[in-house]
Amino acid sequence: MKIGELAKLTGCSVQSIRFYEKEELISAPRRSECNYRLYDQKNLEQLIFIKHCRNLDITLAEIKQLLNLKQSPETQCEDVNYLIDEHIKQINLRMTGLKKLKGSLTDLRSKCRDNQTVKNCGILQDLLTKPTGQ
Amino acid sequence: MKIGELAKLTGCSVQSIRFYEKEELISAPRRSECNYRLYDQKNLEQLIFIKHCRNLDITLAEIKQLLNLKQSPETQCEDVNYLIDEHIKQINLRMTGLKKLKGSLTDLRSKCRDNQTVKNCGILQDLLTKPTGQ
DNA sequence: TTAAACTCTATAGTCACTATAGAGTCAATC
DNA sequence: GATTGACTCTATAGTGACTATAGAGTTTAA
Ligand SMILES: [Zn+2]
Ligand SMILES: [Zn+2]
Ligand SMILES: [Zn+2]
Ligand SMILES: [Zn+2]
Repeated sequence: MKIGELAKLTGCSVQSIRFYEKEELISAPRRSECNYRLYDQKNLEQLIFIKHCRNLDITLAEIKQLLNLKQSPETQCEDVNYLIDEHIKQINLRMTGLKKLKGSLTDLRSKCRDNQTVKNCGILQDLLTKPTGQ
Repeated sequence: MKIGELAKLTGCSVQSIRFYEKEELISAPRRSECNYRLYDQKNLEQLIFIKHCRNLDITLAEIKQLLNLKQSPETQCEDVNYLIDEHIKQINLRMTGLKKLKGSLTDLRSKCRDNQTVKNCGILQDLLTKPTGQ
């Protein structure tokens, strides 16, 4: 199949498929006479794997690690488990950060409930003076 | 004061101060004989405002809007309030996304509690086959 | 006097793409 | 056979908010 069909089947954009190839996340497919990329079932599976990982916000560098691990099917999978655990930790950190941020923003927003002139807007005044709790 | 001192006082890096100047978020300061940037109290206040906004993850484009609004002290501040409201909405969206992501990742992680060989790792198998709930 | 610490400009790199330009190819319709 | 539209190719630039580096000049303290 050509790249457009692969894109439709996987939900990746055509450009990002070419990008993954350049970054060596997927192997370069064979080409047609006129240089079109031609993909087979195996290529499709590769890309689906990558797409699933990206849906989970796993970085391309991490995906490369996972693909490397898959190359050694007889080794222990502890590195896989570790990678996912670390990823979950990262997300927890980001969530904690966002919660704080939301608190600060809600606090800031409360400084101007009624419409004021810009000069008297409590939000702008706070932004000038307060170090915004963090 | 020179750029290094301004950086220390505001918590911005020297490079990002120069970057803000290039992006016209702060006005170009006067220069010393040998072309060093020299900042005064007003420059410091400008940058503190920007730093506070950045601490709240307000984008540079939004900061520009706020700075423009500050130029018209007699107008109503509804645009300020609206901007902050929208920003809070954005953060809520991101938090919802992250919660889903964490759910999917936790689910994925549970597919391999005990160490397996890579070949039998439930995580890798799931990544191949499952569309990762979203 | 010499070394460390600072400043300057300009440029490239980060991440995971998206968008564009300019050219070639293919399928279907008139 | 001609034309249209949809597709493909490569190469390059842009996104956001910086960080890092190179190579040069300046200030300050020991
Ligand atoms: Zn990760
Ligand atoms: Zn207000
Ligand atoms: Zn915003
Ligand atoms: Zn496992």
